[in-house]
Formats: sequence, C-alpha cells, structure tokens
Amino acid sequence: MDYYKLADLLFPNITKNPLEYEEIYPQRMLPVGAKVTRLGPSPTGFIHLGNLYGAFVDERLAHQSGGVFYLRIEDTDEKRQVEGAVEAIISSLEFFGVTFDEGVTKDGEKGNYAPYHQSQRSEIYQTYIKQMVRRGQAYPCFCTEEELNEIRETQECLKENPGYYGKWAKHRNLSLEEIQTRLDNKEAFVIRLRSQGTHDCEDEDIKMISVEDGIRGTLMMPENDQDVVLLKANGIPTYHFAHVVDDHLMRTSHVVRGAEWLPSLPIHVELFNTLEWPLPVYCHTAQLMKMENGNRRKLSKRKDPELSLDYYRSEGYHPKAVREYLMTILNSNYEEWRMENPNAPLDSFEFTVEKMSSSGTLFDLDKLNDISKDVLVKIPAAEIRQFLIDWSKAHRPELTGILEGDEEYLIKILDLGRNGNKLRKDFVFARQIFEFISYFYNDYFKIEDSYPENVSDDDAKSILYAYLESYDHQDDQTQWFDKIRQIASDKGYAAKPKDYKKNPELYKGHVGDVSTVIRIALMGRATSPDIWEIQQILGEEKSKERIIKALPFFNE
RNA sequence: GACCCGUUGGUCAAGUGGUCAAGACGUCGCCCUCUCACGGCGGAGUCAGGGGUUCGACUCCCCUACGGGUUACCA
Repeated sequence: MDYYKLADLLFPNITKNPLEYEEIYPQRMLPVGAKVTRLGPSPTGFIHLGNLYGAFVDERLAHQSGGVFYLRIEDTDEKRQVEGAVEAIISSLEFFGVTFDEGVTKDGEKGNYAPYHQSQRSEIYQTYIKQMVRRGQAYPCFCTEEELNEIRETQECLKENPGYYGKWAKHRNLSLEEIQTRLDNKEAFVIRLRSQGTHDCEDEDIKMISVEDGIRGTLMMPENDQDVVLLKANGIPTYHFAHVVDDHLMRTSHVVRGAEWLPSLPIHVELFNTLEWPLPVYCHTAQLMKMENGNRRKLSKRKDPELSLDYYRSEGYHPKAVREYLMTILNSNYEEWRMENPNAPLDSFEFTVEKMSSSGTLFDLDKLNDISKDVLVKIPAAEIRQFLIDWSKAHRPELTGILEGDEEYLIKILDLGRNGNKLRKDFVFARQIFEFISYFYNDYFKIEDSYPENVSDDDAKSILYAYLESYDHQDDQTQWFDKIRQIASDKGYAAKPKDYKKNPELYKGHVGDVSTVIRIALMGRATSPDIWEIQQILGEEKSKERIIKALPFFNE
C-alpha cells in the first residue's frame, strides 16, 4: 500500500509540513518548573461547581509556578453550540476570581498559540492526520452508522468487547483502489487510528501501560487497542485527537481534567507515543458528587441546576466564600493552613496536587455557609454594601433603590455587632443578608413573631407603655438596660434570669421576656442583635413610632 | 456484561506498619447571656467485610461487597 498516495488522495489540499507548526508554536520560554495549564470547556454555556473546582486547580498550578493559564474553547461538537456561551463562561469564571493569561477573552483571542477555538484549527489537525496516514498510522473508514451497529450487536452476542478494533475493524486494510472507488462515490469517511495495541486473544495477553498521575500516583491500565475515530466525517477532530494535538502545540505541561477521562487515557497515551511527543502530566481530579436517593452520583448539567454557578450568583454567595470553600475540599491541608493564617490572602497558600483527594467529594452546603460567614465577617461594611447593590441590580432590582439610598445608614446596619472583639457572624449570602436586615426598612418591616406565651396581652401592652414612657434616646447602653430591668421587676418579672431560674414560682418570667416584647415591637422578630444598638441606628423617631404602632391601645 | 477508579464517624478529611485513629462542618449538652448570633467547654459518632504477610496492620497483598465512572463520528 502506498500510504503517501493515500494521504494525498484523502487530503489533497493539505500542503503544510507538520514541522512548520513546531516552529510556529515553539517551546515556551518559562522559568524552570513553570506549569502551563488550560481550561477547555465546550461552549454549552453551562458551568457548575465542578468546573470551577477544576479551574481553580489549573489556575493555582499555573500562577503559583510562574506559568501560564489559558482558555481554549473546545467547540468540536457542532450540535452542542449555544449562543453567547463563551461570554457566559468567561464572565462566570471571572466573577469567581478565575482569570486567564492567554487564549479566548472577551475581546477576542490573545496569545502566541492562537487560534484557541478548536473549530478554527482544522488545518492543523488535518496536517497531522495526513502525516499519520502517510506513515500508516491512520486510515479512512467508510462504515455507516448501521454497519457500526451491526458490529456492536454481533460483539454483544459473542460476548466480546464492543468497539472497532482488530478483526472487527473492517476497513482497516482496504486497498487503495477500493478507497478510490468509495471516494469517487462520495462516500463519507472518518479517519481512524491504526492502533498498535494488543487484544485479548488466545495467544496474546493485553499489555499494560503505567502512567504517573499527578493526583493519583501510578496508574496501571491495559493499553489501547481501539481504532478510535480521530477525524469525524465533517473534518473536525474528536476530543481525543484535538486534545493531543492542541496540548502538544500549545505546550501544556499539566492536563487537569475530571476522572471521567480516566478510561480514555490509554487512547491519549497511544496517540502521544505515535506522534512521538512527550506526555503532559495528567491530573485526574475527583468528581464532585451529589447525594440522591441515598446514593452519590456525579454532578450533571441537566439534572442539577442548583449546582450551576448561576445559582450561587443569584443567591448572592460572595465569590471569595465559594473560592474558600472549594479550596478546603480541593486541598486537604488548606483548612489547617487557614486556621493558622486567618488573614493571609488565599493565593499565599501553597497548593499541591499531591494533597488532592482522589475519591468523590460530596457537596456540603452547611460547610459552604459556615465558611461564608467567616469570609464575610472580614469584609468591610462598605464593600459588603457594594456587593449587595451589585447583586440586587442583577437579581433583585426592586431592592436596588433601597440599598443605594442612604449609604451611611446601610453601612451602620452592616457593621452592627462587628466592631467589638466578639464579632457577630450573621451574614451568609446576599439574599439572606437582606432578609436579615430587612426590618431596618419600613417597607419590609412586619411583625413576624408573637409575644412569649408567659406574657399576657395586658402585660405586653403595659410593658410597651412603660418602655415608651421611660424612653430616652440619649441613654447609654447601661442606662437603657437598667430601665428594662426596672420595668421587668415592676411588672412581676425577674430582673435577672438567674433569679427566675432559682425561683420560677416567684415570677411571671424574666427580663428576657420583657425585652422580647420590645424586640418584637421594634424588629418584628423575637431574635435580633442588640436592641439598644439597633435603636441608635433606627433613630429616636422611628424607634418610638414602632413602639407606638405596636401598642394595641393606640390601634383600637 | 467488560474495563477503570474509589471505600476512615451524617459530611469533608488527617493518617503511608507501632497514634488513646487529628481537625473542620453538622448534631447533642453545658457555660457566657435581655433574645439570636459569636465565643468557650464537653459528649455521641469512623478505619465496608473476609482472608493472608508481619512480633504488630487504617496503613502492604488477595478475594468479596458496595459506590462511582467509561464503554459515541459528546466532551
């Protein structure tokens, strides 16, 4: 068989020598140990937490080593293109603090290894394919879908491994004449790898290959024996081929991807070997899992919209919180480091791929929320205010007016209980924050809780009346509370909770019940931060007004 | 089915032959306390099972079970 002739027959328009690409895309000039990583999303527009998880690994690996992190769009599947997806991906990642040095950006492509859209790299792929055909390493296959199905069915009956390999590879050794004829008939064809792998026949045992995975250590797997499709009938490569060519030519040093790629690793290894290129360091990350009906399963795009990044954005999780959380599940020693370095920037943590877990991790909302509290408590009120405003503009526009309205007022509210040494950690995510502080705004103030059971309506009324009588906005906190105690004992409630605990039969309740009545009148809820402080923020007028409104006496 | 990966408390997990098997979240109790938070203290709770190897196994080997993934001209 004259493979040169075959190659020209198949790709008459490809004239470049592969070596030219080696010159166009030379070895990167980077410091020793610098890592080159990439994110290669397919533009379906949907990214979930798992993608972000992987993106952080890429980002840290590159930026921690003085390397390069670039974005490549893997748009080799025409059926899955979604309008505006690339922009959505970029802005989503940007929101969560993932930035690229190179590749596809909002303003087009940037970098010396362009193009970064796989759809624009056909000539490159075909040049290498042509070379492989010339060398007899790849061949055209004209099998139709029906023929492929037939093969699979036969294999199933015979209980042999499914796939296109060995004796099942019908078109592996087609003659030049036959190929010519089929070409003349305009039959569609794909290009397949002529795999050199061994099969599990009587006299041949499958050879094993071993690969060093950055996360998982030594991996032993059977070598590939499948004549996988390299180039689809439309001239676009499959993921397998595009990955190998791109990551070689773009000089990627570390390929970070999900564990679902593990089974196709032997294909990639054979491809790199066939092309005589060095293998990148593979890092197969654990999957982020979800619990469903008592079982865990991989996060899925279709089934888990609540795990999409958009969900966290619309709830108003702070990007720093999400990042911090992901980091704790990314690197097992991160949490420990954070406790020792509570205020250090996240980037100063030394991330290592070896400290990554290789088993699937369940997403834990409780943990995210807890971490979020710690993160938010360190963010200055002015910054939180801006964050709330930005969030409302995108997700709750009806709140924007209020939030932007009185800047000083909002900042005081957000700083409530965050000045002393015992910091309140009340804030988790934007939507929750607004609910938490909503009683400060008349439009959102409403009575949500009812008075304690041991306080009669008459008592409640008289407590509020007495409170109003004694109200002096100039009182300091001690003076204020002394008056509450006074009211409590006047009405038959213990001034100190301990007294009540000792002799519950002597009292109707204790000072806590009294302040709960006041709290409900002022905030509409039985729980809130310190009443006195809240009054100082609300101001004298609003505070009194609410007490008056709560007095049934005045409502009658 | 075949192949691959995985399995330490409810969750995330330290741990690489000798530990009373860290820590965090959650949970429960107590303390602090005008409520709620915060904080402090304490409790319950784990090496999937069975065989080896070894003086000694969470750690090494084998088998079983369970979970997950892949098995496309999708990525």
